[in-house]
Amino acid sequence: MERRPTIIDVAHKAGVSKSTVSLVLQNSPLVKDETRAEVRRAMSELGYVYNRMAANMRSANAGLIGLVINDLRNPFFTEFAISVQMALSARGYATVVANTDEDPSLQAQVVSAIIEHGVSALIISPAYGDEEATFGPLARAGIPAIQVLRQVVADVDRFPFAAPDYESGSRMAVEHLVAVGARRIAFVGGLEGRAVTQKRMSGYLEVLSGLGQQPLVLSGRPTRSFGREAAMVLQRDYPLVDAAICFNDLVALGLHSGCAEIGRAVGSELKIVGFDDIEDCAQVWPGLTSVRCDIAEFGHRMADTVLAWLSEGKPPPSEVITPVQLVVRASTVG
Amino acid sequence: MERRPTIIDVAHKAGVSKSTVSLVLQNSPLVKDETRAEVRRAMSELGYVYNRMAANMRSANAGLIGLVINDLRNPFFTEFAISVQMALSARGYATVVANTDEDPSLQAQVVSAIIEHGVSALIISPAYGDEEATFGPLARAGIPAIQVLRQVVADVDRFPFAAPDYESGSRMAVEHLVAVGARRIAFVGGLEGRAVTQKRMSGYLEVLSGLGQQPLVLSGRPTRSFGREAAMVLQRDYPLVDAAICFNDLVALGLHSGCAEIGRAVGSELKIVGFDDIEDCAQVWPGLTSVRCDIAEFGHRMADTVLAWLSEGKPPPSEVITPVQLVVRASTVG
DNA sequence: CTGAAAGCGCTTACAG
DNA sequence: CTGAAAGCGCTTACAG
Repeated sequence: MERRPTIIDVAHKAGVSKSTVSLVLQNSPLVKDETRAEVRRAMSELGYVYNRMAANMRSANAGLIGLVINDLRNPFFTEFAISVQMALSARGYATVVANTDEDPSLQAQVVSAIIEHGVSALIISPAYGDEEATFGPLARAGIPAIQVLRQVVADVDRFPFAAPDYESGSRMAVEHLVAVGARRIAFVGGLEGRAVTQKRMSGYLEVLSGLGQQPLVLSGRPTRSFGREAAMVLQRDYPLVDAAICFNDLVALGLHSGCAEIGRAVGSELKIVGFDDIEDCAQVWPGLTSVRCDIAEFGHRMADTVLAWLSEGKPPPSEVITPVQLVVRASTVG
Repeated sequence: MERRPTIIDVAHKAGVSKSTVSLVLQNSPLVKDETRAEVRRAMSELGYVYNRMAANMRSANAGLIGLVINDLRNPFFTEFAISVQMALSARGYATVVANTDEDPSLQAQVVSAIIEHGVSALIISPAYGDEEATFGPLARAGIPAIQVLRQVVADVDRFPFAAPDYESGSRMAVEHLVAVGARRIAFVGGLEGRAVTQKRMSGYLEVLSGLGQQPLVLSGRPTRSFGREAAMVLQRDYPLVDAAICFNDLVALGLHSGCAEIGRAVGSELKIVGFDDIEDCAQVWPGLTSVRCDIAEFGHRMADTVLAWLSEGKPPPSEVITPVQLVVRASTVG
């Protein structure tokens, strides 16, 4: 592990000045082809590796983007993070990621650390709580940042917001359940009071009020185990409920398992629709109807958005809502 | 977005030299408490943020670790990556991650990019193929790197290897199946010829040969959909098979769904054991018996290992194999 | 306990 | 088309 060669070493070896080497590095057209070839040869002979951090000290762009996610274990967020990372990578950017586990103070801490590392921009799917501790430092550091999937700060001019159209998804799902003959529909999962929960529930409340029905909401954590418990609760306490729209696919898959456990037929006895359309929806049996957010596409789009902000120097639209669609499977038409 | 304040600005404001500010930044005991307080006050008034890249140019440690994963969508690897990232974060390190999607050329590309960003070390769960393109540059750049979960290069002194004890896991799983009365056991999933597949199959082959039985191997991709198809294949072509050990949990969960689909009772008609013990195993019904690798703990350990390498300057043991245990659920005793 | 100076590996005007 | 010089924001001996 010796000292890594620098452009000076390359310059010596190639018999040029370090400025010339630098120009070659940047593919400047100013350099004669012959010289360029000479320099490149010297680089590969020395095993030269470019030092971006040094370069970054003079110019602006570090080529590093921060990605902070509230719950990376949830496949929906995992897929989002991967699609962002891979899109950034394809455009020559590296990604610093951090999972915050829905903990605002951990989030504040990792965001500061990421700022110190000199990221050019940040994409954050934020935790709820103590927004100032996270967004204050970002604002002071002047780092372009977009909040995705959840809006936690109001100033969308400074921190633009983007998410799939949860409201429409919710409405489509419930209308579908009504259309396939559901008489009594419950909403299962989602923590009370959160903006996401309200959006994903909005279509449900709207359609039910149009029908003159009372809503039935079983609030709870967005997890498989909550969904599984909900299967028991529904059967025991609300036997008339014949359909459920779930806060997300994890809850729906849990409900699906729970039904298997108590021997209730998914599709005929209980219709289930999930939200997000993660990969498992197509793999379980019966297949799970779900609201597809096309999160991979959404991730690519966010990567492009943030890079455009960087290159154009002006923020993207302060709010972007992307379309969703309902994917119907056996869990609602079985 | 103005220029960010530097230590010089802080020094002026606090009426000291920039060296003193630097010492405060490093919590040097050389600075008088009074001065330190003055400097800190100036920093917070100016909204100073530490620039690690600049610091890194002089000293060594960038506080950045690279994490490169062959398949981040697989929950087993997701959990590994998250646990590494969070452990590093707790120790003040940021993580740059990249998913390679099992593509060796993409892997070579992201590894070069990550090297350029000046990471202090790298943890890689590598793709198979063209190892030189990835490990050559790492070796030349002199970056400490460990290969985890899969060994693809032979030189474990330069690139230490660590993984859970797949062989024991495999043996325990098969012995368990025999103990609960399985008569004819298949091995399902896993791509032929790969070292991981061989290890995860080794116990199976060993135990079966002890019993004087012929092995039955259904090779295939480590996915839910392959497992699901395997359910049909087993019923149609190998009706005597009454138990299966799967390459990983995804295959096992697919097989589990497939059994639901064709109406074959998991546990009584077909016993299934998975590998990895991802979260879903406990959530499906019937619950899935699996070989627990405790990947979260493994991830923490790898984070510590790489940081120890950095601080001690010498590589960890060239091979570390961590213990696994069998978690028995209804899919084998139902 | 604090300050002045050199240097980390690059890029960027500015000359030539 | 190429070179000499300054500077990015820090740290690190070295004086004092």
